[in-house]
Amino acid sequence: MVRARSEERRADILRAALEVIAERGYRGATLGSVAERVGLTQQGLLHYYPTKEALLVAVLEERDRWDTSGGRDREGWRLDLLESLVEYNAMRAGIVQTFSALLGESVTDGHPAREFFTERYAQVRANMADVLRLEFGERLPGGLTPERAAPLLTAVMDGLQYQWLLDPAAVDMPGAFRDFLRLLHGSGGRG
Amino acid sequence: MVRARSEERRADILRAALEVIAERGYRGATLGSVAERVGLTQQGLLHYYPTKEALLVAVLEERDRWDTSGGRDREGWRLDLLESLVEYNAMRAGIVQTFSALLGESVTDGHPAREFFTERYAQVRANMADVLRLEFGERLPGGLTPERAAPLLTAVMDGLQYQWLLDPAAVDMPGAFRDFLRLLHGSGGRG
DNA sequence: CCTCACCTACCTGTAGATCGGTAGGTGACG
DNA sequence: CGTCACCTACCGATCTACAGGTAGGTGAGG
Repeated sequence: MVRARSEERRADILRAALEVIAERGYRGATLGSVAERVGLTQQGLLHYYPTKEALLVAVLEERDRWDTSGGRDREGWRLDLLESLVEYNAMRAGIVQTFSALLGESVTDGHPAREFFTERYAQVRANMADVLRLEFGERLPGGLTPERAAPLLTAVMDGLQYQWLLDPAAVDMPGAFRDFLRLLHGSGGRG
Repeated sequence: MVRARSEERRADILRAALEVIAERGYRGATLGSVAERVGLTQQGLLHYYPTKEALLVAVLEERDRWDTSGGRDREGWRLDLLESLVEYNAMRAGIVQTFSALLGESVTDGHPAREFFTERYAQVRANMADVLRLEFGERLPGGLTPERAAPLLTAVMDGLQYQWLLDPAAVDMPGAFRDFLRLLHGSGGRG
C-alpha cells in the first residue's frame, strides 16, 4: 500500500503546516520548518507539494473540507450549533490561530489566500443569514433583516477570536458570543 | 532648520512604512521598499530607525498618539463619535489595512507587535465599556453590562473591517456598524 | 571643522527552488 | 523466474534572490 503511505505523509505534512503557520503565519513559515516536523528535508517536502503556495492551497482546501463536512453548507447550522462551534474553538487555539493569522495576512496585496477568504466570507455570510432566518424569520431586533445581521454575526465571531488569542484570560470567548446571541434575541429589553 | 528637516523625514518614513505594511504586512515588508518610497537607500533609512523593529515600534507609537489625540482616552468617545470613526475608516482603507494586517500577524508567536495589541485591546475594551455606560447606564438589552458588551462592540468593529477589506463592495461597513448600534439600543424589539 | 545626513561596499544568513542522484519497489515479458 | 524498464520517495549540493545589518566613507551647512 504505497498509495496509503503517501496519503498519510500528506496528511502529516498538512498538520505540520497548520502548526507552523499558526506560529509564524504563512509568510513567516518556512518549508524547512514544516519538513523538519514531519521528519523530512525541505526537498522531500517539495516532492509532495511542489511549491510553498501549493502547500498553502492544500491547507485551505482541507479547511474547506472540514467546514463543509461539519455540515456547514449542506443543510446549514443552527444558532445553538454555532455556539458549540465557538466553544469548540475555544479549546483549539492552534487552529483558530492558524486561520486568524491567515485572515490577517490575506488582506495584504496579492496574498495567495485572499481570493479564498473573499469567497469564503461571502459564503459564510449567506450561511449566517440562513441560520438567522431559521431562528428569527424575517425580522430581528432593531429592525434588522437576516441579511443585515449576518455580517455582524460573522464579525463578532472573528473579532472575538483575535481578542481571545491576544489575551485568553481577559476574554471569555464563548460567554461573549452567548451575550451577542442574547442581544439578537432582544431578551430583557432595556434597563 | 536641520532638526525640522529630520523630523519631516521621519514622518515621511513612517507614512511610507504604513503603506508598505498595508501592502505586505510587517514580515513581508522590507526596509528597502520603505526606503525607496521616501527616496532613500535602505541604509539611509537605517540612519533614522536603526532596526526594522524600531521602525515598527515607531509606527505603533504613532498610532497610539493618533488615537489618543483624537480624544480616545482623554475624556472618552461617545457612541456617535464611534460611528463617525467607522465612517472615517471606510474612507481610509490604507490605514485600516495596515492595522488589520498587523493585528493578524500579532497573534503569531513572538511577534513584536503582540504586546502592543494585547495591551491596546485591554484599554480599548475598558474605553468601550465607558462609552457604553455613558450611553446606557448599567443595563443594556439582553441583560448585558457595559463590561460584557464592550468586547462585542470591539469585535464587531474589527470583524467588519476584515470583511470590508476583503470585499468592499459586499459589505457596507458603516451601515453594518449602525445596525449593531441599533441592536444595542434594542429599538424595535421583535417581530 | 565638525557633525548630521546620507551613500557605497560589503557581509551573513536564509528562503524557495532546481538538479541530479539513489534506494527500494512494481510490473511486463521472455 | 529473472531481468529490464520504470516509478515512487526521498536526499545532498547548489543556485538565485534578497533581507537585515555593519563599516567606513563623503559632502554640505552651520
